[in-house]
Amino acid sequence: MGAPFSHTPAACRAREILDRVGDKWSLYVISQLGVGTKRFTELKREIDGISQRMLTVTLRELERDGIVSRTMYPVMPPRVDYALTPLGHTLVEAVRGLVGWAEEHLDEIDAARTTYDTRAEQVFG
Amino acid sequence: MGAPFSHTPAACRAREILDRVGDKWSLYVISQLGVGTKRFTELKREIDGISQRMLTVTLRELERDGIVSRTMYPVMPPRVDYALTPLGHTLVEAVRGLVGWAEEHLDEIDAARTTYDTRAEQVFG
DNA sequence: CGGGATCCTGGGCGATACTG
DNA sequence: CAGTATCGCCCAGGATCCCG
Repeated sequence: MGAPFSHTPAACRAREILDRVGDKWSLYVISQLGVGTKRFTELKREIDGISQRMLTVTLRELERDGIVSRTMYPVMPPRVDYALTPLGHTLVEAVRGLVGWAEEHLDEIDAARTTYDTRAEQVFG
Repeated sequence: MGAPFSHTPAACRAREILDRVGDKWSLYVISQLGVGTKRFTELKREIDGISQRMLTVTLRELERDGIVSRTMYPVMPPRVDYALTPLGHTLVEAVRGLVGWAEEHLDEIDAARTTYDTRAEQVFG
Protein backbone atom coordinates (compact mmCIF):
# COMPACT_ATOMS: atom_id res chain seq x y z
CA MET A 1 0.00 0.00 0.00
CA GLY A 2 1.03 3.61 -0.21
CA ALA A 3 2.48 3.30 -3.66
CA PRO A 4 -0.40 3.25 -6.17
CA PHE A 5 1.03 0.91 -8.72
CA SER A 6 4.59 0.86 -7.39
CA HIS A 7 5.00 3.99 -9.49
CA THR A 8 7.71 4.08 -12.09
CA PRO A 9 8.16 0.50 -13.33
CA ALA A 10 4.47 -0.37 -13.28
CA ALA A 11 3.52 2.98 -14.73
CA CYS A 12 5.79 2.15 -17.66
CA ARG A 13 4.02 -1.15 -18.23
CA ALA A 14 0.72 0.63 -18.09
CA ARG A 15 1.92 3.15 -20.63
CA GLU A 16 2.91 0.37 -22.99
CA ILE A 17 -0.63 -0.90 -23.19
CA LEU A 18 -1.98 2.63 -23.29
CA ASP A 19 0.17 3.12 -26.36
CA ARG A 20 -1.47 0.10 -27.93
CA VAL A 21 -5.03 0.79 -26.87
CA GLY A 22 -4.95 4.54 -26.36
CA ASP A 23 -4.68 5.61 -29.97
CA LYS A 24 -7.62 7.08 -31.79
CA TRP A 25 -9.25 3.91 -33.14
CA SER A 26 -8.01 0.71 -31.48
CA LEU A 27 -10.60 0.70 -28.74
CA TYR A 28 -13.46 1.11 -31.20
CA VAL A 29 -12.17 -1.77 -33.30
CA ILE A 30 -11.66 -3.98 -30.26
CA SER A 31 -15.08 -3.05 -29.00
CA GLN A 32 -16.76 -3.98 -32.27
CA LEU A 33 -14.88 -7.24 -32.55
CA GLY A 34 -15.93 -8.01 -28.98
CA VAL A 35 -19.42 -8.39 -30.41
CA GLY A 36 -18.22 -11.07 -32.80
CA THR A 37 -16.33 -11.81 -36.00
CA LYS A 38 -16.59 -9.06 -38.57
CA ARG A 39 -15.51 -8.32 -42.12
CA PHE A 40 -13.52 -5.26 -43.17
CA THR A 41 -16.39 -3.33 -44.68
CA GLU A 42 -18.62 -4.23 -41.80
CA LEU A 43 -16.16 -2.66 -39.36
CA LYS A 44 -15.76 0.35 -41.60
CA ARG A 45 -19.50 0.86 -41.69
CA GLU A 46 -19.96 0.47 -37.94
CA ILE A 47 -17.07 2.60 -36.76
CA ASP A 48 -18.20 6.10 -37.52
CA GLY A 49 -15.64 8.39 -39.10
CA ILE A 50 -12.81 5.92 -39.59
CA SER A 51 -10.99 5.99 -42.92
CA GLN A 52 -10.13 2.78 -44.75
CA ARG A 53 -6.51 3.62 -44.26
CA MET A 54 -6.77 3.93 -40.48
CA LEU A 55 -8.90 0.81 -40.24
CA THR A 56 -6.24 -1.13 -42.11
CA VAL A 57 -3.41 0.34 -40.06
CA THR A 58 -5.20 -0.29 -36.77
CA LEU A 59 -6.12 -3.86 -37.67
CA ARG A 60 -2.54 -4.63 -38.75
CA GLU A 61 -1.22 -3.28 -35.47
CA LEU A 62 -3.68 -5.25 -33.41
CA GLU A 63 -2.95 -8.35 -35.46
CA ARG A 64 0.74 -7.89 -34.90
CA ASP A 65 0.15 -7.61 -31.16
CA GLY A 66 -1.78 -10.87 -31.16
CA ILE A 67 -4.99 -9.13 -30.13
CA VAL A 68 -6.87 -9.63 -33.39
CA SER A 69 -6.83 -12.59 -35.77
CA ARG A 70 -7.19 -12.26 -39.51
CA THR A 71 -8.67 -14.96 -41.73
CA MET A 72 -8.43 -14.60 -45.49
CA TYR A 73 -10.54 -16.54 -47.96
CA PRO A 74 -8.99 -16.83 -51.43
CA VAL A 75 -12.15 -16.03 -53.34
CA MET A 76 -13.33 -13.38 -55.72
CA PRO A 77 -14.28 -10.90 -54.51
CA PRO A 78 -11.94 -11.21 -51.52
CA ARG A 79 -13.30 -12.00 -48.08
CA VAL A 80 -11.43 -11.35 -44.85
CA ASP A 81 -12.72 -12.04 -41.37
CA TYR A 82 -11.44 -10.34 -38.25
CA ALA A 83 -11.96 -11.59 -34.70
CA LEU A 84 -10.56 -11.13 -31.23
CA THR A 85 -7.99 -13.68 -30.12
CA PRO A 86 -8.18 -15.13 -26.59
CA LEU A 87 -5.61 -12.50 -25.64
CA GLY A 88 -7.87 -9.86 -27.14
CA HIS A 89 -10.74 -11.04 -24.99
CA THR A 90 -8.70 -10.74 -21.81
CA LEU A 91 -7.89 -7.20 -22.86
CA VAL A 92 -11.56 -6.40 -23.21
CA GLU A 93 -12.03 -7.63 -19.67
CA ALA A 94 -9.23 -5.40 -18.42
CA VAL A 95 -10.63 -2.36 -20.21
CA ARG A 96 -14.06 -3.01 -18.75
CA GLY A 97 -12.72 -1.71 -15.44
CA LEU A 98 -11.86 1.61 -16.99
CA VAL A 99 -15.22 1.80 -18.71
CA GLY A 100 -16.90 1.23 -15.38
CA TRP A 101 -14.89 4.00 -13.85
CA ALA A 102 -15.75 6.27 -16.76
CA GLU A 103 -19.48 5.64 -16.42
CA GLU A 104 -19.28 6.21 -12.69
CA HIS A 105 -17.17 9.37 -12.60
CA LEU A 106 -17.43 11.16 -15.92
CA ASP A 107 -20.10 13.45 -14.53
CA GLU A 108 -17.78 14.48 -11.72
CA ILE A 109 -15.11 15.31 -14.25
CA ASP A 110 -17.49 17.37 -16.33
CA ALA A 111 -18.60 19.20 -13.21
CA ALA A 112 -15.00 19.83 -12.18
CA ARG A 113 -14.27 21.22 -15.63
CA THR A 114 -17.21 23.56 -15.52
CA THR A 115 -16.19 24.78 -12.08
CA TYR A 116 -12.61 25.28 -13.19
CA ASP A 117 -13.57 27.11 -16.37
CA THR A 118 -16.08 29.31 -14.59
CA ARG A 119 -13.48 30.29 -12.03
CA ALA A 120 -11.01 31.18 -14.75
CA GLU A 121 -13.70 33.24 -16.44
CA GLN A 122 -14.29 35.23 -13.26
CA VAL A 123 -10.61 35.89 -12.64
CA PHE A 124 -10.01 37.19 -16.14
CA GLY A 125 -12.42 39.20 -18.25
CA MET B 1 -23.54 -10.61 -22.67
CA GLY B 2 -21.92 -10.98 -26.02
CA ALA B 3 -21.31 -7.29 -26.33
CA PRO B 4 -18.00 -6.48 -24.63
CA PHE B 5 -18.80 -3.08 -23.28
CA SER B 6 -22.07 -2.60 -25.17
CA HIS B 7 -19.81 -1.38 -27.97
CA THR B 8 -20.44 2.07 -29.31
CA PRO B 9 -21.73 4.18 -26.41
CA ALA B 10 -19.50 2.60 -23.78
CA ALA B 11 -16.51 2.61 -26.10
CA CYS B 12 -17.01 6.36 -26.38
CA ARG B 13 -16.98 6.74 -22.61
CA ALA B 14 -13.84 4.66 -22.48
CA ARG B 15 -12.22 6.84 -25.11
CA GLU B 16 -13.04 9.93 -23.09
CA ILE B 17 -11.00 8.72 -20.15
CA LEU B 18 -8.33 7.38 -22.47
CA ASP B 19 -8.05 10.89 -23.82
CA ARG B 20 -7.49 12.13 -20.28
CA VAL B 21 -5.20 9.40 -19.05
CA GLY B 22 -3.78 8.06 -22.30
CA ASP B 23 -1.61 11.01 -23.23
CA LYS B 24 2.12 10.84 -22.89
CA TRP B 25 2.55 12.03 -19.29
CA SER B 26 -0.68 11.96 -17.27
CA LEU B 27 -0.23 8.44 -16.02
CA TYR B 28 3.29 9.14 -14.79
CA VAL B 29 2.12 12.23 -12.94
CA ILE B 30 -0.84 10.39 -11.42
CA SER B 31 1.41 7.53 -10.49
CA GLN B 32 3.89 9.77 -8.70
CA LEU B 33 1.16 11.67 -6.89
CA GLY B 34 -0.27 8.34 -5.81
CA VAL B 35 2.80 8.05 -3.61
CA GLY B 36 1.92 11.29 -1.88
CA THR B 37 1.88 15.07 -2.12
CA LYS B 38 4.68 16.49 -4.25
CA ARG B 39 6.06 19.83 -5.30
CA PHE B 40 6.54 20.89 -8.91
CA THR B 41 10.30 20.43 -9.02
CA GLU B 42 10.02 17.15 -7.18
CA LEU B 43 7.72 15.80 -9.89
CA LYS B 44 9.95 17.18 -12.60
CA ARG B 45 12.95 15.43 -11.08
CA GLU B 46 11.15 12.09 -10.64
CA ILE B 47 9.45 11.88 -14.03
CA ASP B 48 12.27 11.18 -16.40
CA GLY B 49 12.29 13.14 -19.63
CA ILE B 50 9.35 15.45 -18.97
CA SER B 51 9.80 19.10 -19.86
CA GLN B 52 8.63 21.81 -17.47
CA ARG B 53 6.15 22.85 -20.10
CA MET B 54 4.52 19.44 -20.35
CA LEU B 55 4.52 19.01 -16.60
CA THR B 56 2.68 22.31 -16.25
CA VAL B 57 0.24 21.49 -19.03
CA THR B 58 -0.46 18.01 -17.69
CA LEU B 59 -0.96 19.23 -14.13
CA ARG B 60 -3.34 21.96 -15.30
CA GLU B 61 -5.38 19.45 -17.26
CA LEU B 62 -5.58 17.03 -14.36
CA GLU B 63 -6.46 19.88 -12.01
CA ARG B 64 -9.20 20.98 -14.37
CA ASP B 65 -10.59 17.45 -14.42
CA GLY B 66 -10.68 17.37 -10.62
CA ILE B 67 -8.11 14.59 -10.48
CA VAL B 68 -5.29 16.64 -8.97
CA SER B 69 -5.44 19.41 -6.38
CA ARG B 70 -3.11 22.37 -6.36
CA THR B 71 -2.13 24.25 -3.22
CA MET B 72 -0.21 27.49 -3.52
CA TYR B 73 1.69 29.10 -0.66
CA PRO B 74 2.25 32.86 -1.11
CA VAL B 75 5.87 32.86 -0.04
CA MET B 76 9.19 33.72 -1.64
CA PRO B 77 10.38 31.64 -3.31
CA PRO B 78 6.99 30.23 -4.35
CA ARG B 79 5.86 26.85 -3.08
CA VAL B 80 3.13 24.79 -4.74
CA ASP B 81 1.96 21.37 -3.61
CA TYR B 82 0.18 18.88 -5.83
CA ALA B 83 -1.83 15.92 -4.61
CA LEU B 84 -4.43 13.47 -5.84
CA THR B 85 -8.03 14.31 -5.03
CA PRO B 86 -10.38 11.56 -3.83
CA LEU B 87 -11.53 11.27 -7.45
CA GLY B 88 -7.91 10.88 -8.47
CA HIS B 89 -7.47 8.02 -6.05
CA THR B 90 -10.45 6.15 -7.48
CA LEU B 91 -8.86 6.58 -10.89
CA VAL B 92 -5.66 4.99 -9.65
CA GLU B 93 -7.70 2.02 -8.53
CA ALA B 94 -9.32 1.71 -11.95
CA VAL B 95 -5.99 1.90 -13.73
CA ARG B 96 -4.59 -0.81 -11.49
CA GLY B 97 -6.61 -3.33 -13.51
CA LEU B 98 -4.87 -2.31 -16.71
CA VAL B 99 -1.51 -2.47 -15.00
CA GLY B 100 -2.27 -5.99 -13.87
CA TRP B 101 -3.22 -6.96 -17.40
CA ALA B 102 -0.03 -5.40 -18.69
CA GLU B 103 2.16 -7.31 -16.27
CA GLU B 104 0.35 -10.51 -17.09
CA HIS B 105 0.23 -10.31 -20.88
CA LEU B 106 2.95 -8.00 -22.12
CA ASP B 107 5.23 -10.96 -22.78
CA GLU B 108 2.57 -12.52 -24.99
CA ILE B 109 2.34 -9.33 -26.98
CA ASP B 110 6.08 -9.15 -27.43
CA ALA B 111 6.10 -12.77 -28.55
CA ALA B 112 3.26 -12.14 -30.99
CA ARG B 113 5.15 -9.20 -32.43
CA THR B 114 8.29 -11.22 -32.91
CA THR B 115 6.34 -13.98 -34.61
CA TYR B 116 4.54 -11.51 -36.85
CA ASP B 117 7.73 -9.68 -37.82
CA THR B 118 9.61 -12.91 -38.46
CA ARG B 119 6.87 -14.15 -40.74
CA ALA B 120 6.89 -10.89 -42.69
CA GLU B 121 10.63 -11.17 -43.00
CA GLN B 122 10.32 -14.64 -44.52
CA VAL B 123 7.64 -13.65 -47.00
CA PHE B 124 9.57 -10.67 -48.34
CA GLY B 125 13.34 -10.47 -48.77
C1' DC C 1 10.80 28.10 -7.36
C1' DG C 2 7.11 27.60 -10.46
C1' DG C 3 5.75 28.76 -13.92
C1' DG C 4 4.04 31.64 -18.71
C1' DA C 5 4.97 32.90 -23.97
C1' DT C 6 6.91 31.62 -28.33
C1' DC C 7 8.75 29.08 -31.85
C1' DC C 8 9.40 24.84 -34.25
C1' DT C 9 9.32 19.97 -35.66
C1' DG C 10 7.66 14.82 -36.10
C1' DG C 11 4.43 11.99 -37.07
C1' DG C 12 -0.45 10.67 -36.51
C1' DC C 13 -4.09 10.99 -39.23
C1' DG C 14 -7.38 12.30 -43.17
C1' DA C 15 -8.30 12.65 -48.28
C1' DT C 16 -7.78 10.91 -52.50
C1' DA C 17 -6.57 7.82 -56.19
C1' DC C 18 -5.33 3.28 -57.84
C1' DT C 19 -5.30 -2.28 -57.77
C1' DG C 20 -5.98 -7.68 -57.62
C1' DC D 1 -14.19 -6.28 -51.39
C1' DA D 2 -10.19 -5.27 -49.19
C1' DG D 3 -6.80 -3.26 -49.41
C1' DT D 4 -1.92 -0.17 -51.01
C1' DA D 5 0.35 4.28 -52.19
C1' DT D 6 0.96 9.15 -51.94
C1' DC D 7 0.41 13.72 -50.35
C1' DG D 8 -0.27 17.06 -47.05
C1' DC D 9 -2.34 19.07 -42.79
C1' DC D 10 -2.40 19.72 -38.04
C1' DC D 11 -1.08 19.82 -33.42
C1' DA D 12 1.06 17.32 -29.34
C1' DG D 13 4.90 18.11 -27.37
C1' DG D 14 10.18 19.56 -27.06
C1' DA D 15 13.44 23.60 -26.71
C1' DT D 16 14.28 28.02 -25.31
C1' DC D 17 13.76 32.39 -23.06
C1' DC D 18 11.74 35.35 -19.61
C1' DC D 19 9.34 36.76 -15.32
C1' DG D 20 7.34 37.58 -10.21
